[in-house]
Amino acid sequence: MKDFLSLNNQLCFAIYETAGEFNKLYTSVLQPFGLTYPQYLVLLALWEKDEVSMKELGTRLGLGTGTLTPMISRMQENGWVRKERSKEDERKVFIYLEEKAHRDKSPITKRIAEEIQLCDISLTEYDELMTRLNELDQKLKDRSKSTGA
Amino acid sequence: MKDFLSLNNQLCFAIYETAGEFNKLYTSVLQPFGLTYPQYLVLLALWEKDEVSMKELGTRLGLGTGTLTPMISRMQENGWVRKERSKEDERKVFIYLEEKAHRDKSPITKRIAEEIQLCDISLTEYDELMTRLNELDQKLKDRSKSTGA
DNA sequence: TACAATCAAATCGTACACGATTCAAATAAA
DNA sequence: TTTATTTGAATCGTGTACGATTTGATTGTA
Repeated sequence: MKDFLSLNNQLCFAIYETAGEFNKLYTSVLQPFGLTYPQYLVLLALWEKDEVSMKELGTRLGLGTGTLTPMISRMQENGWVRKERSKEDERKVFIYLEEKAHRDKSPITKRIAEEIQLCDISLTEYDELMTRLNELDQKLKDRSKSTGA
Repeated sequence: MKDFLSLNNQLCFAIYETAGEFNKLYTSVLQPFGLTYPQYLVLLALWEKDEVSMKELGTRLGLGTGTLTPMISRMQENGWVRKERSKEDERKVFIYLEEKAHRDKSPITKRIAEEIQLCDISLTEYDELMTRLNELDQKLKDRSKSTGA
């Protein structure tokens, strides 16, 4: 039990730090494009699937309305996306990618790919890490479901 | 190259999400104690080694003065720590744990341990994840050193 | 139809997190 | 010594991030 606790302290710290480093790496690449890291994650989601509601976007990113609303507004001001209220259900607001987002996709991803290659991460490392992280993420979410409900 | 990019997108997203889930789990436990997750990480660092300067604390947590100064001030207002300017070098400010931080250490860690056990994480999982995360963290840091310098 | 419950966004208040700037103290150089 | 540089904190502005509350639209039910 004591071992688990101290392991966990190390783990939560390692995740905290690595997330921070990732943030810094992406920030340095994205800054020239006038994008922040979380904003890039939004584009990533929208490049996968365009025309989604705030609700769906929030679910996919694990973000609430308090975070997303002002962030999307900023992205709209900067010409990345467009907000439009649904005609069928006026409660819903859909997000659409703007030209700029399509145009800049290639140069942005190219710059990121360049930067990532400097880190010299192997395919096995990616695989291993993602599998483990997703496992952990799932367990954390299961727990909150069982205790929170 | 294309594979690496899409793998990396998945990875940065997985870390982003898992970090968020960890944050939520700890927040739910720490809230009753009047602590935030980053504040707990500060206590964790100080329980390891007390009487450190802002500078050293920032280095250990990977946080800058712009984050740390207001955070420590809040923790001082709430009675967790005390700030004191060094006599030898008046530029330095040392942080000291207060009684409350010592007193609450045991109940806090106990509650966290309880919550973690619900997630059912194995020793191998901890080990594997931490090793991989630290490897990655190191590579990210090496890169920023070589490009930034 | 009418009214309650529900749902989607927006808003508000608090707390990180970072880069850039400022300021005082300490150290190095002239 | 006097000046120049460096160093450690604090401050400022911008941008997440979250829970709680509010507002307006929709749906369910009497």
